[in-house]
Order: sequence, then C-alpha cells, then structure tokens
Amino acid sequence: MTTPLHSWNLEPAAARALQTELARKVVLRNEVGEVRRIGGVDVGFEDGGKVTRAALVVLSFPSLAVLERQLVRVPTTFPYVPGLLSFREMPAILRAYEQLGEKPDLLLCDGQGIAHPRRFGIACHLGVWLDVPTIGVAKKRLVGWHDEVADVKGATTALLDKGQRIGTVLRSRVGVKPLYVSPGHRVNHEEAVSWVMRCLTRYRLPEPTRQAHKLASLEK
DNA sequence: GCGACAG
DNA sequence: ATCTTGTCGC
Repeated sequence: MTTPLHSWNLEPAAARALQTELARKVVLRNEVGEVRRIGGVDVGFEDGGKVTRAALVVLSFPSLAVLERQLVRVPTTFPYVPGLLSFREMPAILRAYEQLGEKPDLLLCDGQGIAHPRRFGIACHLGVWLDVPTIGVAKKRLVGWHDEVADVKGATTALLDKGQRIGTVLRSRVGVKPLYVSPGHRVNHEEAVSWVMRCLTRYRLPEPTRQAHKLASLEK
C-alpha cells in the first residue's frame, strides 16, 4: 500500500487542528502484550534537507539483537516546524514500515509522544496511524518543566505542563543529558519508562533508537 | 512585543 | 536535523 502524499501536505493551521482532533484517539492505557520484537525509528536528512531518510530497525527482546533493518529515502515535502514534526517525517517512516517483514510488538520513536503542545507528538501520530504501541524518546524538551534529575543511571522526575503529567525525564547513563520519555499510544507512563530502561545498555540512547540513528545517519 | 522551539 | 576538526577523558 502507498501513502498518499497529499494528505500530509497541510497548512500549519490545518495540521495543528488535525493534531487536536487525532489526539482524542490516543490510548494511554497499557495495552502492550508479550514483546518479542521492539522497533526503533529515526530520521535523517541529506542534500540540504531535500531528501528524507527514514530508518527502522527491529530488535529481539530481551536479547536486543538486531533482526531487521529498513532504510528508505524520499523527497522532503514539509518543512521543520516545532510541533509539526510528524508531518515532515512520517511519510518516510511509513514507507520503511511497509518494507518490514515481521512487524514489531512495540515501537520506540526518536521524538515526543504526548509531551507535546497538543499532546500529539510523532510517537502518538505513528501509533494511532498504525494502531500499534509506541513510546516517544526525545533528546530534548519541547514543552513542560521539571526538577533536576539525579546524575544516576535510572533516575527520573516527572515532566509537567499545565497541571498535568506529560512524560518522564530519565537519566539513561551517568554524565549525559537526560532523555524525555512519554507515551505515544497504548502505553502508560510507567510502562513507557520501563521499556526504555530495559533497552538501555552502555549508551545514552536505548538500543532500538540508537540502532535506528546509526542506520539513518549512514554510520554503518 | 519578547523568547521558546522534538528533528 | 545538518554544516565540521580537533580534543578531552575513560
């Protein structure tokens, strides 16, 4: 199946309205069943941003061994606008997902889940679109505030915004900037953090996302 | 009007 | 994200 590009070419105002609408479909209850395969998603750009590279890597769980890798390159059709990242990166990601053999039971995305102005970051959009459990693992904060996180691997503190919890700030390893973890779809805060922690080894990023980033940046 | 601002 | 070399530290 091919994704119609036009449905992603919306004006910023229309895209924001669509996010507010689709955010109602996000499920924040834990519906993650048995997990044998975990997928990692990341996107890179080349040729001055004219080409979008989407990388999707599937790892076995709990061994975290790489089972499959998919890399697709498509023309970029949407600019980077804070808060509208999914409209820029999802078309390419969906192409990579289509190429996958065995679909993963859970997807970790480089970017926010509900830790978003309209509670609909790229992890939510991908999760709702594919109807699969997803978790947002961002390297930086988009919205919200939080206390300092202890410099101890596994230390966490809640990410808050407008009186509600929107995510968790997690120190994935000593001496590095913390990660911003938030539910994407079909998972709750606690499980989101738990899955990320179970995928941590000796690096700042959890294996699924780390492997996807390596592939997207062509650093094979 | 002045900052903030995932990738 | 991407553009880019060396450099500090385990």
